[in-house]
Amino acid sequence: MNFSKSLIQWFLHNKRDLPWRKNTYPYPVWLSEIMLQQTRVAQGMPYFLRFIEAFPTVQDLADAPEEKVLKLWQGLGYYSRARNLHATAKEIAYTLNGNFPPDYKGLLKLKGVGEYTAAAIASISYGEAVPVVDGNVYRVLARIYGVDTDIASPGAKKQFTALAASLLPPRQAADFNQAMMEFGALQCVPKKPDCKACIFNTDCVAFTTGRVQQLPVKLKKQKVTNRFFNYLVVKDVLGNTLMYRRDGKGIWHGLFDFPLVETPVQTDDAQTIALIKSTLDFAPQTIKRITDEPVIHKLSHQKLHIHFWEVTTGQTLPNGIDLQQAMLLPVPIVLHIFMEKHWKA
DNA sequence: CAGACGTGGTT
DNA sequence: TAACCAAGTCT
Repeated sequence: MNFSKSLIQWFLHNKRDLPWRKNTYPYPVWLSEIMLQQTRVAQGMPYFLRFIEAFPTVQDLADAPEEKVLKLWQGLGYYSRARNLHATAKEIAYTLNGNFPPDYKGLLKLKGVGEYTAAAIASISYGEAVPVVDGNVYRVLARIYGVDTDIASPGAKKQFTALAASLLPPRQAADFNQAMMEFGALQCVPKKPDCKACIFNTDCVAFTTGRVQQLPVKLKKQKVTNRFFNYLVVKDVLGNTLMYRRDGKGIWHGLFDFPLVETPVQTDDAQTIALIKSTLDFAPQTIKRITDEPVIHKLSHQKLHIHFWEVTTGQTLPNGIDLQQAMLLPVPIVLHIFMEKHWKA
């Protein structure tokens, strides 16, 4: 069978009409590829449209304050993508004279651009013959060629990249790469693919040997740690509240949140209140738990048990900010939901 | 290099 | 419903 030829033919008949496919300029391609990392098309699409509208060119993105970029990114997750996106826009606008690096090797040097994204931009925008290897490619190749290498193992990427490279028609890199991903997204889906309707079902090793559900092999299981958060929703005499920018290495770097009291285990109200009091650098008037049950917020690797506490004070807090002002800050989605529910007039 | 890093949809 | 997973990258 001529896998590549059939695949590209399938793609040309089945490709979706997506907003980042209107042209092949590096800017929209790069933007969409960053947004779609570990993210579904349906989830990323509205963000792409808003970004293109707010920042029609790399220059516009470079000139924006980081806070505005993060605010527009709010809710999409993996916020380092947004920070790296902004840093790279500046790099391109101010150091590279507004031009993206002209090849895979150069693109790979950009912040937030790894092997996958560099190959995607290089092939789609420049026609460079470099294979993309993403979750779709692992799945499609593992099934059709019956590759049972654990895709989470160290050597898997190299092996699948080599296989993809051997299949890639040098002059049709853009179509081939997008075809692999589109085929994985639409036909060769993770759960219960409709193999009866698949053009490769007579050749697919997984299908012909009854191993579609077993491939690709992924052994590593992700462990989730529980954390117990108490967010202090402060209200001073002016009705102002307190919010701080998170930095360091942990979750939500660059976003803002309320003063946080974290405990290593679940604590009762008396304990928690005592702890809250000891952390405050102002005199509280009242401390009241707002949430009856903890809000459960699940991240890919953490399960957050969050209580919100209203803390009032008779003082005027020097760094207090207006609630409407606070709502303009980029925040984790769980805080956004809280503010929408409790602060919306 | 194994683990950290979000959110939402699906099973 | 807990687990999986979705166009990965960084450290």
